[in-house]
Amino acid sequence: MLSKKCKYAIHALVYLAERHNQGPIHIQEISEAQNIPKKFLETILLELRNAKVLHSKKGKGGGYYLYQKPEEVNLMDVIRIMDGAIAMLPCVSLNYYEPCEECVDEKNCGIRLALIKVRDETLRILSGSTLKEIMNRNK
Amino acid sequence: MLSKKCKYAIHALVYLAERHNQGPIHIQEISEAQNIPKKFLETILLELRNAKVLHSKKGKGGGYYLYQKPEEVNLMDVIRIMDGAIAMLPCVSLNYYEPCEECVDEKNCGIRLALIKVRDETLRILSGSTLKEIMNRNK
DNA sequence: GCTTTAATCTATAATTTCTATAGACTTTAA
DNA sequence: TTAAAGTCTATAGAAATTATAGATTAAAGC
Repeated sequence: MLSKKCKYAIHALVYLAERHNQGPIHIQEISEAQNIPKKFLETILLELRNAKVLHSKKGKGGGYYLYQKPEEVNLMDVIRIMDGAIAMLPCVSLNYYEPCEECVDEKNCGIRLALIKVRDETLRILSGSTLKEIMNRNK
Repeated sequence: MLSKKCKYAIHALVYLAERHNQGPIHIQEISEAQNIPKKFLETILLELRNAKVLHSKKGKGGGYYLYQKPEEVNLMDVIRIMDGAIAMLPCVSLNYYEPCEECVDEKNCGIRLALIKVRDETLRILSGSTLKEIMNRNK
């Protein structure tokens, strides 16, 4: 399951994608429009900014906006930034790999081989799911 | 990520699958062989029993054994029993469905449509991953 | 420069979930 | 009758998630 934080992040990003090239949008507006606690949203947007998904501008007329085009931001990246590994086990993760303590022969672990298939299919679909696509489907 | 509980469950089940038709295996043995805290394993096996994945026999010479053949038990079922929903959002889950509070038009939610694809592929792979398959690959 | 607006940073509180354990009880075999 | 083993209820401990508070910094516009 995605965390609430990640879900909030996706909603905020889609909101910003829908307002791409309309200048900085401030937190307050996103918070109210998407019903996300403002303080919590702050930390979320900050993380997305540090991950170079968003840019920000301080002061009057400031706010957040997409760093890249909506078609260049996908769910795989966003989920990884917010929730970490996408794989079902650490030993299967590409970006957050960790070996299992008990594992004797990782290469021939039957559980692992099944979950690698799941990971690959999941990444394929999520990396193809961009903000633009999501936006266009929202009718 | 799968919970530790779920991971323990899978390991215990594979262990029992490898000893299918050898009579009841007691908790202590599984616990030691797979390095799972015994008391924690008790609750896990009990859940699997209540879900009709395992059978048990009390008293001397008792223990746990598979209810079905190793080729009839798959990871989809086990993960659902242990961790609940497999989908990435409740509104996408087949077995643990819940609507999103903020969602206006679920049918046309772009996020949801992407995650439905992930769910379907994940279920396809996990339901095809049986204890027998895992066992045979462990070499 | 001063004021206002809005993001940034650090800290921590509150809540929930996950992991693990304790102990009394029940069933069965020998 | 005794020992072995699962069953049940309760709860403790740890970790992660969700959320908030308050002080600070930066920019815009007068």
